[in-house]
Amino acid sequence: MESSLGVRKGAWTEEEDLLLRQYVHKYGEGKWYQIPLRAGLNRCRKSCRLRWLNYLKPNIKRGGFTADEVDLMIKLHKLLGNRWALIAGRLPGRTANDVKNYWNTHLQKKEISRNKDAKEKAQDIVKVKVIKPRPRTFTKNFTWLSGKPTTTAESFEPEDNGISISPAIMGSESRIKWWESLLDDKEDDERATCNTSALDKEPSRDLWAEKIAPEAKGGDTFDVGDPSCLADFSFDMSLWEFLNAD
DNA sequence: AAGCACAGCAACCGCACGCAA
DNA sequence: GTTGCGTGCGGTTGCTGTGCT
Repeated sequence: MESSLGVRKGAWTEEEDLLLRQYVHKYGEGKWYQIPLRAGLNRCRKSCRLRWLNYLKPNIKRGGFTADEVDLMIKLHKLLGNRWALIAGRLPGRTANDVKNYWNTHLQKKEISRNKDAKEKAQDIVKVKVIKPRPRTFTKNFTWLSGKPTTTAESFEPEDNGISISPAIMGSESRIKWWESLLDDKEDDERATCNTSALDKEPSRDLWAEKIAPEAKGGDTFDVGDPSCLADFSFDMSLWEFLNAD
């Protein structure tokens, strides 16, 4: 199986794995562009990188996901969306590809039906309560981030319900609770019914991910079993200052 | 036993980003 | 400011294994 350029494609052989391992052992990770030349691999560098990251890396955890991992994955997906690399970064030994595959095969259907139920529930609630729709996601061109003037559709204008609580002026305990609640399973239900909470003044998940992502890229991990790590994850004053700066 | 359908996973592809020149 | 290069990420594809008829 070779492409028109003579680069091999498809499944990796043990021999190729060995060459790649040897290369990384000798030269370390990165410098993928040198791999075909130095390692004597007839593979494109992207393919080499992927193979290493998803399969050959020594700390890769293989096998099924534990209940804890699945639980955390669902919560992180709620928070971060399809940022598989970020989610994987919080699941020690798991790769973005693993997480993505697992999500697509095991959890997506569940989530879809769950969302469907939630929507139906929400509609039922709407019959009783009037809930103002509000944007929950922001495009990549979100001008507020670049310091440019924003359009009303994109900006975090205070709601006209007269409540102007922002996380920046919330007590630290409230902030911690807020972020912890973001990871709470009940979040959607609560949001659907509690439209005057401070939650409403928060940036959307997508925006949060955009700003968290660079900080989380360092590959830092936290102990899944340690609740305090969630507080650490959520409580970052410098981030709040950034989010609330003009 | 053979054929088929489906699920799971590895790998590919295209795009976006960061950085240096 | 622009361009080119290297890298990382997410979406998608296609192969393989497994279960069912």
